[in-house]
Amino acid sequence: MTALTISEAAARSGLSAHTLRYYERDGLMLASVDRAVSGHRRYTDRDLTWIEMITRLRATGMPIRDVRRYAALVRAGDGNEAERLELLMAHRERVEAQLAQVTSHLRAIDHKIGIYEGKLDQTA
Amino acid sequence: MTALTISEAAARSGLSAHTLRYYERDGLMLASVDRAVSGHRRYTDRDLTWIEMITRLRATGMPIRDVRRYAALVRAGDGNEAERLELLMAHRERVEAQLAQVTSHLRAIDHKIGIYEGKLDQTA
DNA sequence: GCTTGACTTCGAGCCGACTCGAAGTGTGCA
DNA sequence: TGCACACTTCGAGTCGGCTCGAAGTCAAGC
Repeated sequence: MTALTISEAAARSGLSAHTLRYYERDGLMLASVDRAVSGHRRYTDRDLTWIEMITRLRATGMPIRDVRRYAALVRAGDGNEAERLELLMAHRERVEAQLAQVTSHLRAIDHKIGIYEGKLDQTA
Repeated sequence: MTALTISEAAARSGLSAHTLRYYERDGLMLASVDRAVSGHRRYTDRDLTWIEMITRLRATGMPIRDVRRYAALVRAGDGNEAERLELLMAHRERVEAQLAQVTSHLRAIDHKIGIYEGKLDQTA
């Protein structure tokens, strides 16, 4: 339960302090982050774990509004697991389709690279 | 050498006519698209092939400015193949890194999905 | 010849996701 | 006690990539 300052949380999460505040005010956190008496934010392990989840969702292309929806479900507590599952599974499908598409485009680009390599081999 | 109107080119490429015009004015095409006497654009097979390449680069996350750089190299003609190769290979590296990252995040999300499935199995 | 709808240019608007800056308050150390 | 620097809120600014709309021209069918 080490409570981190925002800059420490930023360092650990790889996000900027600006972004952490932005995520919070945009409703992406499970609850408002704790405050020291001074009003400064104090991030708990639970916060960091959740931020990691946000990061995974964002890094796989989930829009902020969907992360917010997911956060709202988790915040609402037990009873909506089916809905959360649905959201995550729909996301997985999209990511997998996306991966397949990118991979196929990459293969075509690789083919092009092969052509340039062949050309340069001849002239070199 | 069927010369297509912009809406036909849009339909074939999957881009909007707006986007095709935008790409052209932003310097992404190899040359200005041919015009009918009326001033209307006429897309050749060569244009469509190039648009397909743009689409591959964009779909794999290459920024517009890099596509523009690549287009400029191709436009410049023979002699800069090494530079084109370098650009494409750098892009490939980034895309592969990105794919690996997304895949790993996706595995973590999958794990979460598994947990929800387990929970719902019990209660169902 | 007339109408309907596609085309043109141009600049402006929009959207998502940050990113920044101002103005003020708090903290830790010499 | 004074200093430097981290933190706060708030709204505004930025950036990339389109997306749209106005105002005007052109083409194809009746």
